Amino acid sequence: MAAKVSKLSASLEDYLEAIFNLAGEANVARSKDIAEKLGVSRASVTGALRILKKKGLANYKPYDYVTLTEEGKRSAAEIVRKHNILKSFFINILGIEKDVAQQAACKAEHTLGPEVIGRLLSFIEFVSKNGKKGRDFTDKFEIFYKSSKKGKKRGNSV
Amino acid sequence: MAAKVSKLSASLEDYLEAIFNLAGEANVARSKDIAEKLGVSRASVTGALRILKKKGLANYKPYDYVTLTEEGKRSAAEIVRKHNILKSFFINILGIEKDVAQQAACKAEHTLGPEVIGRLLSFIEFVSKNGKKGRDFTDKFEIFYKSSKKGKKRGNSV
DNA sequence: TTGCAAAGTTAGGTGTGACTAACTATATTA
DNA sequence: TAATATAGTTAGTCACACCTAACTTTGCAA
Repeated sequence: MAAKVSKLSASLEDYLEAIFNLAGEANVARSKDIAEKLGVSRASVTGALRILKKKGLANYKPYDYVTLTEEGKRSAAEIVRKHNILKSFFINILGIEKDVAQQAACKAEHTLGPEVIGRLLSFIEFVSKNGKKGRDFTDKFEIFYKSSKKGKKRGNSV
Repeated sequence: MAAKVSKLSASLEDYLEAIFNLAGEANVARSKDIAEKLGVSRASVTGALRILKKKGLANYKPYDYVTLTEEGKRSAAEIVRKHNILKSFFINILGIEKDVAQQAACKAEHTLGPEVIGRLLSFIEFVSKNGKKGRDFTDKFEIFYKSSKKGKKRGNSV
């Protein structure tokens, strides 16, 4: 049986995701590019790569390009999937601006488990199929949101 | 002008929230209760209290009860508000089980900014006012979710 | 009032995740 | 092929958030 992936820290998930995306773009990931993408030092990247190698997620050799193992690809794809579901929810349902949604998804993707993500995905599908004209529902929400922002003097009850 | 609250780490937010909740129940927060509530050692609590005091959020004296400053209360209330909005969304819209929702809210509350939270609140209000019989919409989603879980052999497209 | 258990603190240690500065390896190109 | 810029690594440091173990302080009961 394949070894269960020991749970990754948020920052290791970020590294994995960055390598996955870089490999998708250029087919190789270099230490420097990872550092740039994540805004960390090259030294920090070296440290992360060693850990990912130890966990069997990345193929890493000093002074060589970085690739992901099959296990690493699976793991990264799962993170990317979470990211995209969240982003889609933020943008398409809540109507949040793209950049803000991107950033929010980056942070939230590390904290939400499969139950929430699964439901969220289903919810997006549900809404997109709901409403006679497709966008019906979300359009109505957008109007609702904008009008509620105008008349906001009452306290925030939850 | 009041000094802006320097951004708190997730764990400090947890401490603040715990003190706020304990103070609500018993009007005082003891180091031991905070430790129990958060599942950390009493020593860790002492450390956190010193930092919260330094930041002007908690009134802390060795061997005395803990209370929050006005600033601390405001800050804590904001965190609790986030928590409740998220929890409400998870439970009432996504139909997630209470305990899971509680846990998910605990983690996500530290990562989501005012834009997302504001929209989410508005969305909850929108849904609860939408649908002829109130629960209409969410009921339909629940049915949709359950039926989609049954027929799941296709890949997950996002 | 002393004496002991519970609550609280201090001291010291671990793991993670970042940094800078300085070193080494590689590749280009003159 | 030797010089040098670029990429990568190593070593050392710092901050955070936790821990355990051992010490104080406090309050209550005998």
